[in-house]
Amino acid sequence: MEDNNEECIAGLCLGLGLGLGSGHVPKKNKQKENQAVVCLDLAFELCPKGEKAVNNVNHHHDKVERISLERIHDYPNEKSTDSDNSNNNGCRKKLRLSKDQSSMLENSFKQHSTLNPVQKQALADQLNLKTRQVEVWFQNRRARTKLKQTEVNRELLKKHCQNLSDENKRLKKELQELRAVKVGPSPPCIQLSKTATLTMCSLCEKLVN
DNA sequence: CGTGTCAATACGGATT
DNA sequence: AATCCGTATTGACACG
Repeated sequence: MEDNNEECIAGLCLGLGLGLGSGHVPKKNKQKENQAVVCLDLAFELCPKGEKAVNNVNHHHDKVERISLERIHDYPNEKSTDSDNSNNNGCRKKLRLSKDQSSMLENSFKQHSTLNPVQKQALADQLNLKTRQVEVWFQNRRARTKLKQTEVNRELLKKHCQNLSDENKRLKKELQELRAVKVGPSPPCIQLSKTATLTMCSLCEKLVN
């Protein structure tokens, strides 16, 4: 949740600006492009550092290479020099980690799912990220791993439950048949043998044979 | 730290 | 082919 209206507006404008200015923008559509510029202008006005949030705008198969907005910079992944201030004027910026960064984080996560401060700092240095970013990445990764595992467990339990239910049904049926045998006409063992899963008691077996 | 959530980005498929 | 739309992914943040 955004903390104040300015952020909301800035966020909306950034989103709108990007939405209009990137993937879905018909290159010819100057009107939309202009809207994008206006939105981004507003966004940057409200949130000057928001520009960092819109790096890497080379995306999408819609083949829009880059918005012609000079204030959108290339993908920096830069470490800010401020004291790990994660909220840049309250603006939530979102970078995409490079493949190398992601895979190194993944590898590191495989080795240990939590990091001590030294490991965190080392990894951050190595990846040219802020320690906060590494920390958040690991938090998210743990949470999502857990979520996936929960989902897997849920499915397993569901299957197990279904198996038990089937087995229960089968046993009930078997019991019913056995009771029928007890009171039913003789010789019942022949009929019983048609029910595939029933096992005959040794006495009955002798009788049949 | 875990959890819930937001929001930017990516992507596949449908539509024009 | 370009565009739109729905959805998935994921980085970031707030809160307890």
